[in-house]
Amino acid sequence: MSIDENENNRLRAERLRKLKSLQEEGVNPYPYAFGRTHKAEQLQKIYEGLAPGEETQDVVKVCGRIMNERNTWMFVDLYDESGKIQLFCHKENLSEQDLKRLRLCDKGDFLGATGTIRRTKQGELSVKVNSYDILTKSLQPLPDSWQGFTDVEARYRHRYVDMIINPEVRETFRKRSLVIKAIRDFLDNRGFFEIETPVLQVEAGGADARPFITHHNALGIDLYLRIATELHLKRLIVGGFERVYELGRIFRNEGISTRHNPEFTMLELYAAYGDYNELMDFTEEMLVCAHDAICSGMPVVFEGKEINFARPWKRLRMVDAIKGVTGVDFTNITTYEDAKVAALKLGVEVKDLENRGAIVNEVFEALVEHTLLHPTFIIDYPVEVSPLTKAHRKNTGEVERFELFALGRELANGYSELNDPLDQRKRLEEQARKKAAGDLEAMPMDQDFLLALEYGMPPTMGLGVGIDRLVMLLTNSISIRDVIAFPTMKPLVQETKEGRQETRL
RNA sequence: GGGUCAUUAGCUCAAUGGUAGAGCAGUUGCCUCUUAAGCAAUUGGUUGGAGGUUCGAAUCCUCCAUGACCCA
Repeated sequence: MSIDENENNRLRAERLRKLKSLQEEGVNPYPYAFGRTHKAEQLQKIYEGLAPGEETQDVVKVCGRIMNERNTWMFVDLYDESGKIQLFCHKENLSEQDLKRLRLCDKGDFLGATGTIRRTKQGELSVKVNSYDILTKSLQPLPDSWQGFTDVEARYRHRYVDMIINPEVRETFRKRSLVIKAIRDFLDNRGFFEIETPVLQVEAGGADARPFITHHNALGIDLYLRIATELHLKRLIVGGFERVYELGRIFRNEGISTRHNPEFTMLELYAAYGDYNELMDFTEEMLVCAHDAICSGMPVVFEGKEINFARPWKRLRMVDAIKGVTGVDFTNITTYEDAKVAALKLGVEVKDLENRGAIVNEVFEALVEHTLLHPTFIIDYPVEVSPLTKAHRKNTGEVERFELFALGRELANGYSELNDPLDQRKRLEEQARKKAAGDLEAMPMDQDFLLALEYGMPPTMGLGVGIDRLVMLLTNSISIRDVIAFPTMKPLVQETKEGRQETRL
């Protein structure tokens, strides 16, 4: 609907009529401020012991959004961020003009009220209103609060309405904020510095993913939005920082699903002088801390399934995890051809995979990943799928890498970082070869990163955590869109007579 | 990319080829210590868009748009 069409909307027209009436009476429907004395929740707490029918002479000022009205505006449910407080508007305390003017309000308007505290006979704590101010006139009708607002598309497109009507939505984003704060506090308390690295990059490296491309006019060059922060955070370790992290937005030009949004939030941290064994302990501690921030002492229950967060978490070699589920032991399958045969026998498609390690990884993803309900570290990945990870100290063909799974989903990815500059160069050359051969997700050569490694990066452990997926797990959210306030949506377009496309709401 | 389903009033939903409806919201009035307040009356629609079949289409067909779920 465009604004013009909306002029004809009768519900909006009704509100515009009321707005005009208020203005004609000299009332400013959009004043500048209101001096509140208490939030709703505070009052509920302070007057918890007040018996039904009792009242006090305590004068308070409250404000919030009108969500319901009963008995021709005698009772008004006012909601602020903390909760609900009822207003009691009786003719004993308000002039006839004030009572009449109150009827120019609508559900959705913001109101400030001054009055005394009384608990009604029915037991509802109320502010007995002596005077009120209209703080904002709302022109749009709210969805029915009893039937709810359930249209998924409309909820995402107009998230603010979703938040007004569905309180649990606001609660999810409050929890998200607390999780992120807990993680930052955890890291800050352990000597980490958060350093911001470039979003716009000449080469998008550090992960296997297709980047977004954009253009810098003054330089006349294309730039990519980052798909990871890894290569720059490692440069900081080279530069002398020993503990760094960045918790920020990552962009990947891939499909949209219940688990993928083109922009999402990732934590990456790097700490010098540690390896992946130490990093697993660290990861457990940090995520338990994040969990405690919003559901301390409570088990995580996701769709009826209880997730056991108790430490220590299971650590399982990838080949052993595959053996456990399928009975096939890939330690004895050393050639590409044999691996291909074994995978096909298990019903796993391998047609685009060009080496043994990629096949092992594919078998794991296809058959094992979804079975990992409780937090589990899968360790010791094939070298071919881990171009930035240090070779395993004992096992040939493997690297010192883990991924953390819970509820069948990848939550985190960590490793002993590859700091041998010559080995790293070889690995990136292999990636460049794949890219040249048409693999859109292969990493580009980042010569400056290789140069940095040649100056020397100390032994380092590094971790990436998908914050959105973590919040999904901790808030029992089925879709990533439920934990991203404004998820990416296809714009609605409308063909016009001229063949032009026009955005509508 | 493929499959299945969906899109009707501000919201939640009916109407299976034969006059587009209900509840809530809105408006008007009554009532005045209510909790989804109640009672009465009443307004509100290009049935997502474009074509087609038919005497007749929300309904059947084709295409398009958007979304949800499943699959890759």
